[in-house]
Amino acid sequence: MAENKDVDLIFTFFNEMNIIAQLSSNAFDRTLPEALNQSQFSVLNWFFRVDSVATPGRLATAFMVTRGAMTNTLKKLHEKGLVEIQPDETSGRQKRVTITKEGRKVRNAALKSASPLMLELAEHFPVEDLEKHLPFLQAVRKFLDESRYQ
Amino acid sequence: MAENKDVDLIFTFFNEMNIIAQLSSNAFDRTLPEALNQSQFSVLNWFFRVDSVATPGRLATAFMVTRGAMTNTLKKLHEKGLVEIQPDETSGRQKRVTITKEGRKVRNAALKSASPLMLELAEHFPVEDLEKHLPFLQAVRKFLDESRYQ
DNA sequence: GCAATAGTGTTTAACGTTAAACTATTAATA
DNA sequence: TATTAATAGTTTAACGTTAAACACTATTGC
Repeated sequence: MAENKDVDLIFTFFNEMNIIAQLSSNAFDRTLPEALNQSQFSVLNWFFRVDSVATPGRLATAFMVTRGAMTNTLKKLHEKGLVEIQPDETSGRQKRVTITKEGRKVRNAALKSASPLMLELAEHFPVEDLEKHLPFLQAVRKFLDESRYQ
Repeated sequence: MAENKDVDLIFTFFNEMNIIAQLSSNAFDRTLPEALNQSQFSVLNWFFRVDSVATPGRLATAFMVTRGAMTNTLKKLHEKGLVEIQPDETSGRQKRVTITKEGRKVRNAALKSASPLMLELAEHFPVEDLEKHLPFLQAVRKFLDESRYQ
């Protein structure tokens, strides 16, 4: 049976996560060029990390946002010419999203402008430390992901 | 000098934080009673954890939101009779915020309805594990807090 | 084949947030 | 003491998000 202090500890733990997420997001946001917010960067980056083509729904799932939110993000990216959105020839209800040449350029530039932050973080938190704690974090994430509370 | 893979690891680490923060916030949100969102609960809980009286500005700082956001949160809590907001007799530009009896009740009820989630988490993630990783997280938080990137 | 069901993407209203402009009050300083 | 600065809280517009309603397309089961 969990004690009161255990519950306190869990609160503290997740609170710490929340604060770190908020601070690091803000920090990263500030490094991004004017015309790009974090959601938009993440989508551009996805095309480097994961696949060269996507549907809006797949991206929404990947980033755990509603399809409506992804519609909005993709519209912004498309207006700036950073992604291409085409009808899918094999399915009338899906669309086919790809990154453009300009999109690749902008993503690379964004990564570059974020590198001072990355370097500073890498200096203060050695790879070994991160590697030590990462598995536990991934386990927590996995549990939340799979639990009925997700 | 940080390598490319180091930067990747940092990305992964903070990404994991973000996802955990998002999932755990959503999970906790779902346990809250209709009439209370997470910001509002956090303010009520603050009066149990930290102090029995506050100014709006102190709360805004504590939760790292703008004063405008805190104005909004306190307005909602006040409309529901969960906090009292009075002029400060010693300073005309500050206000004095306290939790009401009803506010205490609602906070306790919210905590109670969240306890199944807490218990389940406590079962899956033993206290010792959390205690093992917490100091590192706190160090990361402290760095972000103090760095110019905050 | 047809109707019912499920899946995909968009639109809308509502919400909480930020940044900036604003009002009012207090503190600093010349 | 009068003027200027800084501080506290509120208001406003804009933004990104969610949830729900919607339109369209594909699949399933009879």
